[in-house]
Amino acid sequence: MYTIRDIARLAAVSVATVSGVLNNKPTVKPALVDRVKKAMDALDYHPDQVARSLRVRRTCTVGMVIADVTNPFFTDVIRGVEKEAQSNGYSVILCDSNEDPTLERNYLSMLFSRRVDGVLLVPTSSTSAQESRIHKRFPIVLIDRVPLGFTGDAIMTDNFSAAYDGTRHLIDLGHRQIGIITGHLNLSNGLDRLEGFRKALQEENVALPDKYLQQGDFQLESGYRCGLKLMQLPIPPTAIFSCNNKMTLGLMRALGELHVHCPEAVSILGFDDFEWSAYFTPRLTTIAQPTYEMGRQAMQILLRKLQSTKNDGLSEGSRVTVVKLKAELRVRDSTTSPATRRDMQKENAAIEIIN
Amino acid sequence: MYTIRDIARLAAVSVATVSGVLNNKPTVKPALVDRVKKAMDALDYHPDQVARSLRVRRTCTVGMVIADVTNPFFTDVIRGVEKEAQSNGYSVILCDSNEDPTLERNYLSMLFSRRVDGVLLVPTSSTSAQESRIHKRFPIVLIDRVPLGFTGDAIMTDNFSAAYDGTRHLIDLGHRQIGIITGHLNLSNGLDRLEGFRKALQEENVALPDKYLQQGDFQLESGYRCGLKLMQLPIPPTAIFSCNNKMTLGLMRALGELHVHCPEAVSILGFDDFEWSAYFTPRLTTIAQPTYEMGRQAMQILLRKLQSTKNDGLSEGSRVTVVKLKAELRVRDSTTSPATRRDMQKENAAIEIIN
DNA sequence: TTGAAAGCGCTACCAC
DNA sequence: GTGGTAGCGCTTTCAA
Repeated sequence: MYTIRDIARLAAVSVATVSGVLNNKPTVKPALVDRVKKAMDALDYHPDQVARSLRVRRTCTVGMVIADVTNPFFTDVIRGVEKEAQSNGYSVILCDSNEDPTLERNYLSMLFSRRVDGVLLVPTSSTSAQESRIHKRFPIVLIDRVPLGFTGDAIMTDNFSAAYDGTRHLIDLGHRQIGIITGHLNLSNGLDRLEGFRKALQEENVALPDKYLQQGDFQLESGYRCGLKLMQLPIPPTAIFSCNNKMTLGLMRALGELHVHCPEAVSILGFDDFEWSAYFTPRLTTIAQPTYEMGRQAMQILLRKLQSTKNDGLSEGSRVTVVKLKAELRVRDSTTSPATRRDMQKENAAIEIIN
Repeated sequence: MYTIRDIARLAAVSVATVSGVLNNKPTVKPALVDRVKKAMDALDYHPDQVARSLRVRRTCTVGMVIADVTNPFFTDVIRGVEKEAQSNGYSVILCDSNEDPTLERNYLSMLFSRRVDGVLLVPTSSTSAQESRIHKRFPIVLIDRVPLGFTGDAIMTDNFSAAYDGTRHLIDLGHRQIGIITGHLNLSNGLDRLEGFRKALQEENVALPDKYLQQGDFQLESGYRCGLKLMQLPIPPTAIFSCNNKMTLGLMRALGELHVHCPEAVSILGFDDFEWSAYFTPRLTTIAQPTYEMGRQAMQILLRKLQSTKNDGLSEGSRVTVVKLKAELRVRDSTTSPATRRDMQKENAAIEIIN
């Protein structure tokens, strides 16, 4: 492992000069630059970033704490973050909190010890992102969701509008009995989607019976459970709005087990699009979040904060950035008008008997 | 930002003592340990890992360079890696090479500069993992695949056996016209799967017409293209083995467009299982790789190397570890006997009856 | 324009 | 047991 002194010796200059060419200081004579670069090549020299970090008090590393690496929603976000980081000379340390507040807290401590310049965080429901102590450590940008009452930098989908638009789509198709499987309601994404849904219903005076509102937790299992409950009601809904991808999957399983056909017997609208959505039968109608873009912009916001923080320490005074990105409704085959479904139901019943 | 000196001053001890309690040196008197810990709590002190790293010449960080964060196969691997790293006090810097050898090379340089202790790498087809210079930098463990002729530490699925078993399943169902959509053949995973497929065919004297072998590149688009080609043949295969998840998706799209039904018209066997496999219609028969386990063990192998390397520098002498994990065939609904679909084909029907 | 030297926060050696 | 201190590889001031 060679050091800057080895290069200096080989190039017959001082360490300061080597450092100068490493940092593209324009004051170094071209002839020396050449000699130094040759020496570096000869020894396959790569300057030690950790020594550099210690000296300049900056690691060019950010931490990213997410809730589930396995969820395609987050992996798209990661890709956006990683791309943007990479092209700005930053590295990202990936941490998977698995929705566990304790793990989240531990990761945040670890990242602090590692002196990351900033953190991107998908907060768990009882997140430490609400403690002022955490914000004293490093700049933080929240992604996807914020705890209720949180004030700080964040980027997310405009969940209210997205849910509103999706629900309007169901209403416009003629549905009046619409069920919803919600997420956690103490996090903005869960709550805002429910509120957008409610708003659309109220505007058209569509009632929302208690039983049509099933509270899930964004996990597959809860989608399954809520799906069973909804479809086993005396009067099941003619359409269901499922508030994230995993729950939609659970819901589909429930439908399968109950032999309830979609969209003939019930229309399904899912939040979150993913690569495979178009390969389900029926092809899923979804609300697509701009995931990659969310990751990219999250990193940009953080970079901007780092820039402005550079000299003044953690500048409490800087303005808070909150970005809400528009989602896109992708209408495919899992939503249809409820009128057509009654006829189909009869057909299916007949077929069922024949079988 | 407090330093070890602040703690020393507050606890009225020397920095050496503080360092002692930080590193659980048993020689420090309990009374002092207490005082020091109190001081740390009071100041929310977290020791600076970058200073520590510089001193001990170890960062407790590993780099992970993968080909596509967006592919569920890799995200499961990541989760295994991250979990194992976390519980051993290691952090992982995530890099997405996007299957680009140049990016891979850049990431490897960057990781070297950051003085990561080791690297987990999913190599691109013309990977720098074959250059001895790279191996001089840090220990590397390859994941999922190795370039042809590579000798070094690696962990992957036993692709040959897995493909062999899967193909046997198709043959046992009565298929004699079996197509394959392969991956890159200059990487072990692509080649081994083809070879396992071939072996099973040869054992039963099943011919493999040239046209039944379509070479893809593990991307969705190639699965689509190859699928179209296969099913538009004068005599299309009665079963297709698709060598990874993305290509299977492309294949499904091709079938949809051609209005070819699965499994009635053609059986599909896909390599790679994923959470949604059971939600397709039909439910996909797949070969499931032990992804999480692969990540976990990859990290374990690397940790073991780090352990043995600790003192002796990069010990060229240490033995090479190559692990091949067993895959699991998950038979669902996309594969079925060809007899049921072609009543007119007497040969197959006869075979079916004999079976 | 170049070089000598101090010092970032920590560990580890050595003296007490 | 505890403390003083050199030094990890780099940047940056200051003097030449």
